[in-house]
Amino acid sequence: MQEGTQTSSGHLAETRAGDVYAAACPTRQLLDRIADKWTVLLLTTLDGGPMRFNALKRHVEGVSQKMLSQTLKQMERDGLVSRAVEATVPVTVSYAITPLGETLVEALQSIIDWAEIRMPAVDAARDAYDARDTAA
Amino acid sequence: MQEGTQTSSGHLAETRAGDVYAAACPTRQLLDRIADKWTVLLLTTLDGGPMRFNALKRHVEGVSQKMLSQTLKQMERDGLVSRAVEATVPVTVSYAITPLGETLVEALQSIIDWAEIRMPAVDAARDAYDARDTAA
DNA sequence: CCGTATCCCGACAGATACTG
DNA sequence: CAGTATCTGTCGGGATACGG
Repeated sequence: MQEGTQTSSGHLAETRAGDVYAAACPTRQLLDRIADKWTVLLLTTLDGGPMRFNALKRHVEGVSQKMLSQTLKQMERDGLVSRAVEATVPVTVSYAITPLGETLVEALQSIIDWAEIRMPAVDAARDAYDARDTAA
Repeated sequence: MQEGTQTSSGHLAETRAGDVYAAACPTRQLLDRIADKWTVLLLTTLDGGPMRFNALKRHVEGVSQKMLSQTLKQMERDGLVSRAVEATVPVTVSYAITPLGETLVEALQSIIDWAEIRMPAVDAARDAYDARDTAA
């Protein structure tokens, strides 16, 4: 997704804590995080065990080196994954999910389940909507 | 969730069923949807009861007419909200969450809970990371 | 009041090339 | 192998103005 950010406008000055509809609420922050296309994919991948940079790149198809590196760094900063460097001749780096990251995967599971169960309903709704639209 | 996803639908057949890391998995689609900054906010707002266009605009601070209209339309298409037009002289339109939408809010709740409980840990991790970074 | 259409900017993803 | 640097196109999304 594209994150708009109000940059120059600066009209989100007031940050009412506890109000989800204010921009600075923790929920909003988390949403921005998992909104990231790759974070969830990477996290669930690592939930299956540690993996090295290029292995991740191969596993999560479509991710560019840039995004992989960038996302991984962010996730490490957030304490969701850990980075282990092994000083071999060609440097070996592997990433692993942290306990904190695991709790997130667990929480994520409910919406993944939702997707599997309800997506057909969404598809149906979509088809109905489009049919109605076309007919008119 | 490494495997076994994509048991449902069968609607996007040609794209490597069962591979979450392929772009067309329902989970991916859902992620793209809730990745949208406004969908979750709107949905949780409507979970508190039906609301009219401008009321929503006022409630979800920072949303532009364009994004509001656009997001609402998409949500309606997906069957998450319903749109009711009342033919008064100045047209009156109100939006309400659907049963399907409510199931999503419910699923969403677990990550909202996660955010509230774990965000402090994430902040701490972030501070630690930044401190380490600055020190080095 | 409820939108839609248009313009425009800048954030972000992707490709490519280079380094330790 | 594991990244970083840069350059570029795309597109989300805000502001504005107009139609129903």
